[in-house]
Amino acid sequence: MEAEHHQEASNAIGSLGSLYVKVMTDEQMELLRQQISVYATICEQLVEMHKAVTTQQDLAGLRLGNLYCDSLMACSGHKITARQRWTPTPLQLQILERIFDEGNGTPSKQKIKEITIELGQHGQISETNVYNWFQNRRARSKRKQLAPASNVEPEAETEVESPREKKIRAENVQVIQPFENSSSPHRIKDMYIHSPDLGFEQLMSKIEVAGCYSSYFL
Amino acid sequence: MEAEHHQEASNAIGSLGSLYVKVMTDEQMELLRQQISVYATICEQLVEMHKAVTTQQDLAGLRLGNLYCDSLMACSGHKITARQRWTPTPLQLQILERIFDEGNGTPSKQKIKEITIELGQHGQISETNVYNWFQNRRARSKRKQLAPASNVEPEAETEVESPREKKIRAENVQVIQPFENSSSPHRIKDMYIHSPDLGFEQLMSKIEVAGCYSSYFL
DNA sequence: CACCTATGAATGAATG
DNA sequence: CATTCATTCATAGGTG
Repeated sequence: MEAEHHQEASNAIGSLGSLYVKVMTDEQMELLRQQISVYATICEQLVEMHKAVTTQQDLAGLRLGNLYCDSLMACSGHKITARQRWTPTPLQLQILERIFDEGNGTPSKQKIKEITIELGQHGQISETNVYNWFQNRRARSKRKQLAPASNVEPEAETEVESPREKKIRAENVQVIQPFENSSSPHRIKDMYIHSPDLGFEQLMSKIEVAGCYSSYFL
Repeated sequence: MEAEHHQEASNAIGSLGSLYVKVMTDEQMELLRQQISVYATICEQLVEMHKAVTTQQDLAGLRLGNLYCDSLMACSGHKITARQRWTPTPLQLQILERIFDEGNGTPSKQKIKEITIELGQHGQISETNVYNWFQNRRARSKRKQLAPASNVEPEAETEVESPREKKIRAENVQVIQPFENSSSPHRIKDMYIHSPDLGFEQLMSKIEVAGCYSSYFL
């Protein structure tokens, strides 16, 4: 049980430089691509359906997790307050990410205000939140290049060392996938926009198909 | 029946060789795996939520919650993909502890780099790992001092640095934790029980993440 | 297997 | 901006 380590791979890949590589055939790659695409579409549509269904029956404020503290929370007896610190809703996050991707820099004071107002449509938020978010976002996206694994594995690994002991991190991915203006999330949107009214049953069947494919990878 | 990990895929390099292959780093591979898994899970849950919403209107949350897990999860057979996280080897841990005790309360960037290189001799590690370790180490070592509130321990012994002695009283934890149950394989089930809408938000955030990653492949 | 704890990692906010 | 803190999430591993 030994693993083939290809040292020269680091040069080929460049600064990313991982010594371990996985190999996929075009076939597998295509399959993957299909599957992800299917899932992405399904998820988006399901979300829309869910929204549509829930919107008609619930009142705006209910969405906040205030209701859940009824049974389970009551007995334990700690505070009912939600979170102390702000947490962006998915929708807010999406908008923020978009702005960040195109914004190219630190949003001005005025920008912040606008953004805050816009995001206010989707949940409680303050300018400080937005400000902090951009601060952190920028700082952390910058720290991505700092960890190109030092896989100079010596033969010292005598035990049943398995290469799976790897770190995976979003920052690393961003290196290979600098989604700037080009690889925007618009693709996904477009996808489900183009297929307007899929029946629920159709979605279900697609899920089955997708699940079938994915079983290989899971 | 065991979940097949593809950790040995690197072996394939030798045999498949250099014909036409797609090369992925472990990070990419793992990311992919995660993403697919996320989508799969999201889809299932969304479907269930949809069903619940369209079917219910009668506080059947609890009942449904249990039902989902039993049927769907068991049926599909895949779990939320585990993210593989770095685990320090005993040797690394020993070194880290030593450095920590040495009083270098400030593991500056440069230090981190050095430490990482040193630890790299004993196993896979990245600067981020080291960084996180010190962050956590410091934070929890501090919290430990504040924790013994309910602990009427007469033996005013010097605080122990032993990594096996890091127990925190359940009472204290309760105070800190708002409503979240600690993590467990039943996370999904609990989510439903607590609040379907909360679950929805979490799903949304996951979708956003997944979608973001997948944009590269679509 | 179910449950729990220790701990790696993510992130909003604070500080310099 | 760069760093650090505080809190929370999520998982590996241990135990009954």
